[in-house]
Amino acid sequence: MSERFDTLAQHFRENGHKLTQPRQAILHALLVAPKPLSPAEIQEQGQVFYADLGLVTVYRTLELMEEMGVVRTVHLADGCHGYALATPGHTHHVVCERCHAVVEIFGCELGEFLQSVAERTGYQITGHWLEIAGICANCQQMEK
Amino acid sequence: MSERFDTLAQHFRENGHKLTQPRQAILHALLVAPKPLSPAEIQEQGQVFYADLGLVTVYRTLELMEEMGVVRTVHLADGCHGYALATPGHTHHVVCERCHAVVEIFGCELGEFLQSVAERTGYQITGHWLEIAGICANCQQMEK
DNA sequence: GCCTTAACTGAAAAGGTTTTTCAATACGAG
DNA sequence: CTCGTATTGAAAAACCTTTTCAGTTAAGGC
Ligand SMILES: [Mn+2]
Ligand SMILES: [Mn+2]
Ligand SMILES: [Zn+2]
Ligand SMILES: [Zn+2]
Repeated sequence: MSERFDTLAQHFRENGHKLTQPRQAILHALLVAPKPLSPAEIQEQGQVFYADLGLVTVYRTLELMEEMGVVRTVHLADGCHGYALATPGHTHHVVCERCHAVVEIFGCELGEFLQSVAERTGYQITGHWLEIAGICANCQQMEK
Repeated sequence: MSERFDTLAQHFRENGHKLTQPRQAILHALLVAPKPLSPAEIQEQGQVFYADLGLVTVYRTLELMEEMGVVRTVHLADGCHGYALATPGHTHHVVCERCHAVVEIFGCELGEFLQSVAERTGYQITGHWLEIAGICANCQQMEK
């Protein structure tokens, strides 16, 4: 079990949740995933670790993880959402339009911009949500 | 008919699409909407102008309008998408967490940031998508 | 103004995704 | 180990979106 896994397990216990086999399978699936996964994909990958994993449990566990802040919703253009493990701190994603590879961007240079938005609109800004689309180096190669 | 409506009507004709009553109703609904509407809301509001407006037609018309670039998809946190008329140029939205009032932000100060993202990741950036959450002035009042 | 025809429509059905319900089960505290 | 409760998967319900299809409507040519 990776250190990362233990940290996540900790979160579950600290919040008074059981660390069941289905939940462990979901964690493992997310840990090895190279990109955000849809609930259906999480079930599929999770069944490698726990064969009977049900889709309903995936939804319920993601909801729980979202409450605990250990998973991040990535809003995909086609309406259904992918999920990736949250990394400490605030990050954004760049998603490849072709192969859906995802790179996480650490740090967020939006502070000043958001400040000016607050002034212009009178809104108290509570959060933001940026996703960047592009074409990854690999896919750029292939297009030639 | 507003000037804005005529411009939109123009778009339809220029792209070789008919300007039917259902489509006019959808345009009117979006024109008077104070916030992005879901397809179901567009149907509901549109029926004020054309009683038989079908939901399927709403979906089809939105797809058409997206192709023409006259409507903008607003990705709402709960998975289903709202639509607002596109204003010329690139804009972002600030959405009130309480009442869902929306303010459009003109101009985009992300250029430099995106440039650095391209350099750091090797991705060719093709688009981005920023949504800001906050609490509008009204709702800030009410909370006291 | 009519005709003609392809674009367009709504209803119904199909296809997906997400949520709710419920009886059975597994976790983990004691 | 025992027990009570949180959790589970299956099934059904509830949604949302797309496809199919037969009938209708808009728009251009007369
Ligand atoms: Mn979305
Ligand atoms: Mn921008
Ligand atoms: Zn790629
Ligand atoms: Zn508000």
